[in-house]
Amino acid sequence: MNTKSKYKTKQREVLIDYLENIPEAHFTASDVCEYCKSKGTPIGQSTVYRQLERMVDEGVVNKYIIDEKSPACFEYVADGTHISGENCFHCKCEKCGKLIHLHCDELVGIAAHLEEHHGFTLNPMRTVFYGICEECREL
Amino acid sequence: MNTKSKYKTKQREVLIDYLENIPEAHFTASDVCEYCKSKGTPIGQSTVYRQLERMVDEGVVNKYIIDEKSPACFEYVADGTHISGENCFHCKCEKCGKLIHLHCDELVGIAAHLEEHHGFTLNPMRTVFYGICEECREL
DNA sequence: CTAAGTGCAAAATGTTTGCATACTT
DNA sequence: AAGTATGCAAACATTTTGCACTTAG
Repeated sequence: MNTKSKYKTKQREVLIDYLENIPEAHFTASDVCEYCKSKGTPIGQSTVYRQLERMVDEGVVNKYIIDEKSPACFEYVADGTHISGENCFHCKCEKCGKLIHLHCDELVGIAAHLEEHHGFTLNPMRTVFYGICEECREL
Repeated sequence: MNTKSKYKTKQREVLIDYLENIPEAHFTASDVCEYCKSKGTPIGQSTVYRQLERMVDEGVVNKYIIDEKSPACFEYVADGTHISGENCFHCKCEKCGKLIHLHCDELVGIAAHLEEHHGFTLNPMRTVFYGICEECREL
């Protein structure tokens, strides 16, 4: 879909700098904009979106849709570590917004089930389980 | 949030007529508009959205967010009889965009598993499995 | 008559796109 | 020089909202 990046621009550099300084956390496109501006290297949002989209294609970044009216949530996955791990799943708490990483072999079974019984090849990278996390449930 | 409907308008009637004629199916706001227009009783989209929102509050209709760029998906759940209760899941094909509506008890097990082993209360209403559907896989 | 519902068009919002300009190699 | 990337502003698409008008009770 998207060509890989070929040029090393300062915009992409600040973006990567951002990603590496807040690993594992989720962020929005405008978070990136603000950070870059505060770093003295402002980036237009089109560029942010374009770079992020490309990184999603490259598997370096994940994109989650929290709800229709909120901005999309991105997440940096250091060096494609998550891609190779087939037993990695994500749970997003609808209340506190926390993103939980699960490495659970049992969940791998659902992929197999969907495949065998429903002819559906699950993409665990893209799939997010929504619900309420332990902490929020107790409130 | 929203008061229950008090007046019986012809717009609401056509809408209900629509719902009862395509139960179990997913539909969008504009689907409703088209149907009503074709029935000779066109409804403005604001009204459709307002009525649907109310019905969601009333629990007569479910609303799903499939992805950020597609219109929201609604589903009629015949009065109290929650067809789409716990064993209803959705799969979205990343290739053709088709939404597959699954009623699978086996999948209910994952909710239980998440609950017991990970303290996570799954919201099946919100969760969408992404992947490739049978037809697209064969291409 | 009053409260509720409707419809239009305009607003809101996050994301995408067209295009001229600037930068990388 | 040639191919990419950027930035702005305009375009998009869906949903919401303001407001005057209509309708149900």
